[in-house]
Amino acid sequence: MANPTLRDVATTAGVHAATASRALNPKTRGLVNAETAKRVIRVAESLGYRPNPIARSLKTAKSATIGVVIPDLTNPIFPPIMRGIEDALGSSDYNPWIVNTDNDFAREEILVDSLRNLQVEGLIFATARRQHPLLARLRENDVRMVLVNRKVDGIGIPTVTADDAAGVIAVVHHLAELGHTRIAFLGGPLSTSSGYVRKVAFRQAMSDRGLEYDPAIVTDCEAWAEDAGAVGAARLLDGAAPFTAVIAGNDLIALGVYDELRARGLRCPEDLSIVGFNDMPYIDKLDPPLTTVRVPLYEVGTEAARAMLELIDEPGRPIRSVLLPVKLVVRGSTAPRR
Amino acid sequence: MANPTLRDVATTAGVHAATASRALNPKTRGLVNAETAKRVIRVAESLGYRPNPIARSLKTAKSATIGVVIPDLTNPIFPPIMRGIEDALGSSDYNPWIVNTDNDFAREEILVDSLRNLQVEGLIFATARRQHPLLARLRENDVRMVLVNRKVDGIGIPTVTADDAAGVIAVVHHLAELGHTRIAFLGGPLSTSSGYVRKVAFRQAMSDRGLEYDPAIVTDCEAWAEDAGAVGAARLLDGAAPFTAVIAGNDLIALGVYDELRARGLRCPEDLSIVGFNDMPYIDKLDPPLTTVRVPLYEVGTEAARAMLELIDEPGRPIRSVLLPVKLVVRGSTAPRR
DNA sequence: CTGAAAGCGCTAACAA
DNA sequence: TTGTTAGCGCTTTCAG
Repeated sequence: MANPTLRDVATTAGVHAATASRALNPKTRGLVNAETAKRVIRVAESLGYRPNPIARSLKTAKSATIGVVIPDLTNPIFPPIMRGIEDALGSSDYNPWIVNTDNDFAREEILVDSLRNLQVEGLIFATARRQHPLLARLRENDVRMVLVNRKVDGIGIPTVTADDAAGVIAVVHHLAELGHTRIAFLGGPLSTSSGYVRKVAFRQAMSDRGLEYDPAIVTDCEAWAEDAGAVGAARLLDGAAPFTAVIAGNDLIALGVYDELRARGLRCPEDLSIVGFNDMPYIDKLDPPLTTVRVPLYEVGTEAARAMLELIDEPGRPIRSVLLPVKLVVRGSTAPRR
Repeated sequence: MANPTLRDVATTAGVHAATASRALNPKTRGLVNAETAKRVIRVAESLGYRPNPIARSLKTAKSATIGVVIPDLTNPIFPPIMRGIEDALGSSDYNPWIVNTDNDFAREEILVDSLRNLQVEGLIFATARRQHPLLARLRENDVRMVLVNRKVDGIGIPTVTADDAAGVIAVVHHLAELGHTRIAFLGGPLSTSSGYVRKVAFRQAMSDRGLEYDPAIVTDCEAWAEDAGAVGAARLLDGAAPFTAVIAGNDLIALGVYDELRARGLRCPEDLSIVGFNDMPYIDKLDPPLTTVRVPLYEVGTEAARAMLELIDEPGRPIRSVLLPVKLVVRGSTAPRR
């Protein structure tokens, strides 16, 4: 038989389709005579029966899938996060469903729509902005959501983030210990909470250390990307204000700083110390290896998936967010001030 | 209305559900009075109607999705390929559906099964091995497939690959020009066609250049991965046979060679020239920047998607495979023999 | 414990 | 050009 249906199983087992359905579903198997159930299961196996999830979804309005919305899969931080999500979901009945928005809001709306049409049980977003009408709307419609890396302002959505502030504080401390006092900050977009939080933490950390926060050497990038980082670095270097170290909003931005530095014939760390954020894959192999803040990316994924499963299993539980610890990883891109 | 159905649209537009269906589907709209069609469409919009793809799939046994089976998303070559697939599919009605096998055959079977249950219209595989029972079986069942990067022996499946042999020949030429004669080869798994083809090409290229092919400095890695590369490099370096350059099966393996070299206090390119394959993202930022063969990864993706669309649109067309050109990119990891 | 019957939302014959 | 009817494969009342 090409593709045996439940009906096929039922008839060859000599029972009604409904009984076969009950026998095959572990949750309803108790309603069925143990012998019959065993027989049905055996028949199903011998026929190579595979339940049609589409028919099931149509009936139950569920899908056993979790949508994962990612801004850009080519950003190396996402594969480890995805891996974490997959692994944590592995033991459950759910499968992740990845979509790529390309940082395009319209595309995000379309993709989320189609995901919802496919009856996903929940959505994990890595695309959150501090103001995010789509997420606000979904929240109102009681769509199950978990955010990773970034929060939305003023809406209670469970979020898994790294301790951005602690990371920045550790970085400032490290640079200060090396004797740097003129520390530039080249942050990510302030439209994202991680960009915002890291910048606020920077200012606070500087003042806590008794270092001057000079707005002339603090700027933001348009995007969490290498080219945006290079543009920002150029702006900083073209300015009149001197600095001996720069904290980049993330590793990709730091990469852009490397590029710009090289283009100008400057050297890191001799001319400028550089620090990144995330410790993305292979960033330790750079020339020079990048000093950065390690974010437990895989764990961000596992925690997000776990939070989603909790949301599904225990709807009543209050909304909680998880904050994961980070760790400064000192490598070759930072050196004592000369 | 929470989630209006086709029936809702039909009744408020004063027509039968079937008519509404015809009016809403561009392919059948011609069968409907232009005025009625317009009215139905307007009603659908005002109600915020979104067709339920699950119901549609159940009826049509189609899904408007293409499955993409990837061995390991954390390998940086796949995101660009995915991006290519997405972009090329973008203009069509199809959406890609990514799954990660983790290089696990059992997992691959399960995932492919579920993809097929979801009525995907075709499958793009990046996981092919030269002997691949699953793919052979799918081929027999006339499942639409396109392979990327790797072929299966003896089965006619459309495949998009880079010109592996040409790449290896260019590398050997480059190293020979630099004066290297003792060239080691640290290939990928021979169970994959790319591993096999690159190795065969190496042997041929060496003899074509009049260089000695010494099996003592030719070995294979267990996997296309950094740690496997380090293990292989150790094997080579522990051997008695001398060599001044090594060709790695891909960039990840080359990364492993870097690691092992560093662990032994050796330097690249002073002590050993290293060449990779693929030109994966950020590999140009290494210390030293890796000389490698650029594979047009994005184009691999677009071509694969295009091939899939052709398979769907023109079932009669003979099976064709596409071979994409590669280009040697010389960077700092190769130097004249000293 | 099991069967009958209905229906999830949509599309495709077939009829009118 | 439109409506009627049936059914994709499954689950879930409701009877029995």
